[in-house]
Amino acid sequence: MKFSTSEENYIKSIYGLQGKTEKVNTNSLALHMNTRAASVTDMLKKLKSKKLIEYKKYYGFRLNEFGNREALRIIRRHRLWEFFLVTKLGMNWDKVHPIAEELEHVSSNDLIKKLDNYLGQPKIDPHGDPIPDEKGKMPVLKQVSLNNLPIKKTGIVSSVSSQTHQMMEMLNHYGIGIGSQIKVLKSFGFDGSLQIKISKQPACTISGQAAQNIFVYDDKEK
Amino acid sequence: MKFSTSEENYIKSIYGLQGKTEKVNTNSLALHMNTRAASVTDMLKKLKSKKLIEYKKYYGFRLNEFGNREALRIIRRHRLWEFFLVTKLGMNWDKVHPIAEELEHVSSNDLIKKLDNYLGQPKIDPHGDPIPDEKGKMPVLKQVSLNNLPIKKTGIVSSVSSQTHQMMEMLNHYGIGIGSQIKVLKSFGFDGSLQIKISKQPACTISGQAAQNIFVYDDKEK
DNA sequence: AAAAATTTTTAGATTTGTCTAAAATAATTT
DNA sequence: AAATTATTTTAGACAAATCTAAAAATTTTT
Repeated sequence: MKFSTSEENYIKSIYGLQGKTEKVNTNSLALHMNTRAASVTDMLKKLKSKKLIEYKKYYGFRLNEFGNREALRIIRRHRLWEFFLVTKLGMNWDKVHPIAEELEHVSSNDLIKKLDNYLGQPKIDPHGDPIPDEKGKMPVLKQVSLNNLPIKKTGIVSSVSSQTHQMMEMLNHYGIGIGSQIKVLKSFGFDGSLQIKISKQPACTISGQAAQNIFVYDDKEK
Repeated sequence: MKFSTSEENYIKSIYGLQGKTEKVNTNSLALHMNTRAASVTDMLKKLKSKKLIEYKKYYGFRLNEFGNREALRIIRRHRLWEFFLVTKLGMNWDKVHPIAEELEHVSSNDLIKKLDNYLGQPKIDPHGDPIPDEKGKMPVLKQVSLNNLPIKKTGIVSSVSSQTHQMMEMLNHYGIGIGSQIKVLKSFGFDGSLQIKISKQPACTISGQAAQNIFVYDDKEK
């Protein structure tokens, strides 16, 4: 079954908002999608008629099995394209999102399969988010950039998105490498800089920009 | 300036239909785009208001300077994506057209510039058509359709004008692809059909209609 | 140069996705 | 539990892109 760009965007957003069992409500989706509640209601009717969601008037909604599967297909496309843009075209990881938003709606299964192969079946996108596989399975392991790691929670450095000489120089200076245990002691809202602690090293401070480029596994998650 | 997918498709089709100086007419564009004359007229008004075409009611239309530039940008995107799909993803050259039709509307200049670099600034797409450069310049190639190739002179298949499924099926059957060495052994005046020889293949006969749609480089030319 | 045929445009309808304003329903406060 | 507030839905409108049927303009034929 094929869906319009607009339908796909709704599916994706509902997926993003719905937790494990909770219902999503109209206003929060409208807010998230930068549209009006009335427009959301209109689309919900449509998604319901296409059997993608469970929806009871005034009582919220959520994707059903079929809807979830569709959402994962869209997310897969989005993240594969992001991976392509960063690793093959050399785009900056913080610039690729809006372009992937467009590319994700190109809906040839064969294209995505071949793209996936070409990229070496990556498991994690440049923002550290897992890429669902062909069957919609998504690795539970969740990477977050260091500035998204909750304060005082230990993570394991898993990747860095920028591999410039300057970046490497700085990482070496602080003794940060793949596999390092790392913890955020304090976050300065003013400029996004972080005070961090790496095991067996003294505490130090890094910029928000640096933190954005360092990814860690949130290790208590599973 | 940004254009809708639909506008871009019209621009592209007008470009394809207009010769050096001729005007395009409503019905032929409708036919080419598989739509109705009334729809074409509606869009012409819009393209005129956006200053892309010269258009006098009942007397035909054509792209102006600005419209041509836009058309070449779209064609450039299309052909770069085709090149990518074939050379990087390993897709069959006769399958890539519909996918490139979607990808060509993703409109980030930076994306196209980086894609072009990544591909090594190719000059010719997998169907043998030239790829306009960033400034809209397109190499002029001396192509002749197969029925204009002198008897017994070897040519190199450079492009096919019809990219329908049926056409592709036939080309595959005869083992004709872009880059194939080809020679006309005999021409039958009665129906325009040709007996041809492709290197490493037995001689065979194709219709005049097919020959008209196959273009070759006249290889003594360069 | 009329009549006939063809081509193009207009008029009005339809679909998709959106919106505002008002009405209906649910949740919260008093 | 009544009143107030917040949320959600409906009603009706609009823009983009398309369509059919009819009218208008042009071209061809006689």
